[in-house]
This record gives sequence, C-alpha cells and structure tokens, in this order.
Amino acid sequence: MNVPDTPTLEDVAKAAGVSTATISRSINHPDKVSPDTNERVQQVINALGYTPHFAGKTLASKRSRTVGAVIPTMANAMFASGLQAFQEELNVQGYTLLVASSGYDHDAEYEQIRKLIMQGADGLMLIGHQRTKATRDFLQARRIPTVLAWCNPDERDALYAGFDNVAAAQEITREVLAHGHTHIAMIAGVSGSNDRASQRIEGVRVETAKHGVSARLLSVVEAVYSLEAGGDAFEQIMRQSTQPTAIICGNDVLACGAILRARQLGIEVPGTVSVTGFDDIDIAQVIEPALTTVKVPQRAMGKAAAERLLSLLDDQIPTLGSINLPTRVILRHSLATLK
Amino acid sequence: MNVPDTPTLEDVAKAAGVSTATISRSINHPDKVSPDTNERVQQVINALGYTPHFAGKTLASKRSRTVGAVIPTMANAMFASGLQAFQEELNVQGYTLLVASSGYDHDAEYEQIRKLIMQGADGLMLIGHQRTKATRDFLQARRIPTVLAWCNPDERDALYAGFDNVAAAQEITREVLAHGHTHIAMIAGVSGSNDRASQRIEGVRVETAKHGVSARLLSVVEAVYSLEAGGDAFEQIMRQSTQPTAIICGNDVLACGAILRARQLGIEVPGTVSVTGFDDIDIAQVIEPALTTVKVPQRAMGKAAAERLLSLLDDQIPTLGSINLPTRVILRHSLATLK
DNA sequence: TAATGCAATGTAAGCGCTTGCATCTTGGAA
DNA sequence: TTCCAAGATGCAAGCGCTTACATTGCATTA
Repeated sequence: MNVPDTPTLEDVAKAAGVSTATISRSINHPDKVSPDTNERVQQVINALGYTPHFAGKTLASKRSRTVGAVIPTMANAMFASGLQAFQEELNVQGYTLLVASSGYDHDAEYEQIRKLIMQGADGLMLIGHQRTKATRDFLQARRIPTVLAWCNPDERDALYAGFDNVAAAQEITREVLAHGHTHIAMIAGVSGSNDRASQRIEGVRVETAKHGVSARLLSVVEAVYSLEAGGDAFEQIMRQSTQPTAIICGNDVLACGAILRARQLGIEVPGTVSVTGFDDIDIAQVIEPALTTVKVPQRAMGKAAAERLLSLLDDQIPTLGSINLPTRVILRHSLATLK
Repeated sequence: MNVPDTPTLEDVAKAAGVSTATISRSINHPDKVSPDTNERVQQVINALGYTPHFAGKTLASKRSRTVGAVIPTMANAMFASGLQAFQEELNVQGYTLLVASSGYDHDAEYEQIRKLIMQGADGLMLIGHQRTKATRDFLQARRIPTVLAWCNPDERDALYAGFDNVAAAQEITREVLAHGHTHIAMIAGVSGSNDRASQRIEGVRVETAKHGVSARLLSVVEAVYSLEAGGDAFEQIMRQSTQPTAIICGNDVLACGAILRARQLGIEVPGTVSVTGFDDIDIAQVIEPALTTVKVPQRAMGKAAAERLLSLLDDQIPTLGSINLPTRVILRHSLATLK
C-alpha cells in the first residue's frame, strides 16, 4: 500500500488534474492536446518517473511496436553485425527488437516464432526461407508481416532483403577455377536444415559442372559451423585417395578450422591446398594465410530488412520491394594460383 | 469480421463448453481441473491453434516470465556464448529472454533498461557494475530483480555471477613477468565507460608494481574493441622511444589487431614482442601465433547468472548467493620466454 | 444575436487474461 | 438418511491502457 509502486496512467492523470484519456493523448498524439496541458503532463510524468506499461498499451492498442528476429545461432559472428544494423534501424523508428535463436532446428524455430508472436511482436525477421509446414501455416494464418534475410527465395509473395547464395558460391568457384584448380572439394554447412548451406553447395556444383570435364568436384563434406568440425572435415577430405588442390568452404569458421588442422598436419595452405571461406567475418582476416572469401553485405542487409519490414507494418502494402544485395569475392592469400 | 482472427480464451471456452476461468486454470494449474476437462480443453486448444495472448496474461497476472539482458555489444563473440547459456537455462524454466545492446554507452543502457522493464521484464541481467545514477535509482526505486555478470562488484547488496577482472589481469601479468619480461605495455579497452576494462588495467598495474623496480609498465593505450583500433594502438606503442618486449591486451580482438599489424610492419610476434589477450574467444586459436590469453568461463557464468536471477524471482530472497567463477590463463604461442 | 464548427477534454467500453469468491456436485461419515 | 467437506466449475472484478463517442466552451459567421 505504502510501497512506492510504479505509477500508472491514472496516478499521472490525478496529479495533473486531467483524465487518463488526455494523458494518453498527450503521450501518443501531442498535437491533439493543448500546449499548456502537454507541458503540465510532461512535468508530472517526469516528477513521478512514469513509464507507460507495455502490456496495457499493447492490449489496448493491439500494436506493440516490437519486432522479433529468429536467427540460427548467436554463437558466431555470422549474423551479429547484420542484426545490429537491423536493430539500429528499428530503433530509429521507435521499434524494439526481440531476438531469439533456433540452433538451426526448424521445430525450435517454430517454437521461438510462436513465443515472439505471443509476446506481441508486430512483425518478424527470419533467416533463410526453408521452414516447416507448421511454421508456414502459422505465419500465413495469422498474416504475420515477415521479412526474410540472408536468402533470395523465389516464392512470389515473400518479402526479403538478402543475396543470392547460389550466385555467390558460383562466383567464388569461378575464382578458384580461374586460379587453375581442377580438383576441388567442398566443406559445407549442414544442408539438411539450412538452405543457405545447400544453395552454396549448389552454386559450387553448377559452376564446376559448367567448366566441363576438366574440373571435378571430388567431394562435399558437411559439418556444423565450428573450428573443430571444419578441421575434421578437412582431415576426412585429405584422407581420400584423390586429393583436391582447393577446398571451397561454405563458411569462414569452417575454412579457419580447415586451415588450423592443416597446420597441425603439416600441410601447407595455400602451398599444398588452397582454402576459401564465405561470409568475411573478422576471423577471415586474422587467420594466416588471410582468407580469400565472399563478403556478405551484413549491415546493408540488416538495414534493408528493417526498412522493408517497417514499410510493411506501416503501410500494409510494402512500398519497398524485395532486394538482392551484391556480394563480392575478397581476394586474400589462402587461394593460390596453380602452376 | 470473417477473417480467421487469432483465437482468444473465450473462443476456446465457448468451443469447449466451459468458462474462461476453467480454460485458464487448465493451462496454468492443470491439477485444479478434472482430468477429462483437461483433456477436452487440450483438444480444443490444438484444434483452434490457440496461443495465450502475452499482453493480456502479463496484465492480469503481473508476471511476464520474461527477463531482459543488456549487453554492451552484439558485434563480437565476447558475450555470445555466455548469453546463449543464460538463455538456455532460462528456457528450461519457462522464461523468455529479451536482449538489447547499449554500445558501451551508459545513457543508452538506461534507455534499454527502461524499455525492457516497460516490456514487462520480471528481472534483468546486466554486464559490469558501473552505471549512471539515474539507472541505479531507477533499478532501486522499482526494486527490479537484477543479476550482474562479467564482474564482481564489492557492493554488499548486488547479486552477481562473474569473475575477478583484477585478479585475472594480475594472473596473466604474473605469467608475462615469469617469462622474463620487464618492459611491458598494455592495450586496454576504453576504461571510461567500461569497468571490466579499467579493472584489467588495474590488475596489470598492481602486479607490475608488485614486481618491484625491475619491471615497468611503459604505457597503457586504450582502444575500442576492433582489429583496426588494436592495430593502431600497437603502432602507437611501438613508435615510443622505449619499446616493450610484451604487450598485454585487455581483449582478444585487440590482441589480434596488434598481431596483424605487427605482421604488416614486419615485427615478429613473439620473437620481437610478445602479445597476450583476454577472453579466449574463437579468434584466439585462429591467429598465428595462437594467443596466450585468459579464459573467461562464459557458459558457466551465463548459467550461474540465470540460476541466481531465477531464484531471486521465485523466492524473493535468493537462495543462491553471488559467485566468483575461476578464470585460467591459457598458454599458447604468442608469449615467448625472454632470454 | 443565434447558429455553427472546431478544438480540448472527459466518459466509459473494452483489449485477453487471472483469480478470489460463490456455487454446485458428489462421496463418504455419522 | 442427513450433513459436510472437498473438488470442480462459474462469476465477475480488475490489470493499465487506448479510443470512439459525447460533452463543453469558444470563436466565427451570417
């Protein structure tokens, strides 16, 4: 009773000598309230340290000004700066971001999505386009405004801000081929539950095939995104009877794991075998030799995704369409020219 | 009107032929409802795809089963796995995590905290113990259950799950001294708004001073946590008239930045100058030479923080006290013995 | 001067849920 | 058979806020 309870709208109203409606308006639509009232309300709010109660607000307005994002993992830097940019853009517009992670598990993703929606998220940002039917049905039945990132799905109705994983993988493959490599292997992410991983595999496949009989994709080994797993995959590849002169990796962490293991095994990179990465996170410049990799426009993608989602939320019909951001091969030292 | 609107408790009640109270009880206190009713309710819920409305629930129960975390940055892996562990533990207990980042800005932190609280967070996890008076007052006035991590404040009343940054810095310094280095420099995080950074500086100071006149801490250069800034700091240090034989860095990213720059400058690490890091994130094993650094028990800390916060939330009086987790120096190759 | 319009504010009905209390069953115990 | 306790359920009052609609008080216009 006597505890300095958190003040409510009513407390403010009483203290300011007006109705709660006026306070609410003063906060949300100041132009609908006379200047002096506005000022008085401001003072009382400050004096009382009033903060609007989110649940009440959400319940009454049916809008939470909150958006959710479900990313596969927080554990590496892969999504970090994209997410950061996404959040920054949202903040500018007065939206709040809720982040959850799925661990590359589609069922977990569904759970997280439901949680976010039930938390009142007005919209969602999701990574990739592959998900369970239950998830798709849920999203559709509830008509949840959604933007996809890190991908460029071909579904007509999906709104996305991403890049073409297949094309990007083709591009780096082209680069590898141009360096004279014909015996190629790939260390990919686990393609089963990760469309980016499988598209990158496809890109490598397509491009090597295009090159004609001279080039061969010897093997594709899948591994979870860790240094350890990348190293194991590397070892597995190097134990095969026909060894590649270049290994294309679906991710920088995998590539670094491979290079690290090569070092332990006394195999020279890129002397004996070249290695390329994907993503261009910090680790790519740190590794020795520095990684030739594909730069993913993380920040631009995060920003673009936010802009699109917000336009969807505000205008119902998005004024901004889907966008494919350009990727770029960054040449460093882990890819050698084959003599 | 005809739109398949998201179903409410009332819809479920109607369909199941009972009152909303029963549904609510069936969901939250199944033991208070007869088994057959429970089952019928379950079926209806599944059939309708009902999800409880979070705002309504929060408003009515005054508990959101949500906790917030404000971390300085998402941009590097420093907090990632600790946060992940924190979230996992929360999920087990049916809590949801909301994450926000402050960019190492105390005012931004205050804003984010307010947002989280207004979002209905029942409790908070915060990094470090240094914050503005406004923040402290807010937290105290609202009596917000809070657990601190990555630090071990000496305030009597603060609940924390962290480690002793000073002691950890002393330990790595001792290691450096034991390797025969007497001319030492430090590249630290920006200490102004980051208590972990300043405590690590203090640890290095204290330990070198302890060593007597033979050892000297030549300089401490502060830098934001990026490869670039670490490199710049390195250059600045190496330009000074008296050069150190070892540089202790307050963070792995800084250390890697230094090593990278050394490479560009043709300075040998650890031949000419040794470099140590702090945190032991992925990048530390990837860099060549692999980084001698301080392992921070991220996952254990995240889990411990969650346990403590939850006990605080459930029992009012925490059954679990603050805890100091042990850190450990990991010897790799970036620290050489001085002949 | 009376009618009119508009700006400022108040009134009160919910938003979807929880929960204290009241009501109704039902299976013993007396 | 009667009575009571305990279990199962319903009723209805909010939780803190927004907003459609009603009201009030002026300034404006003919």
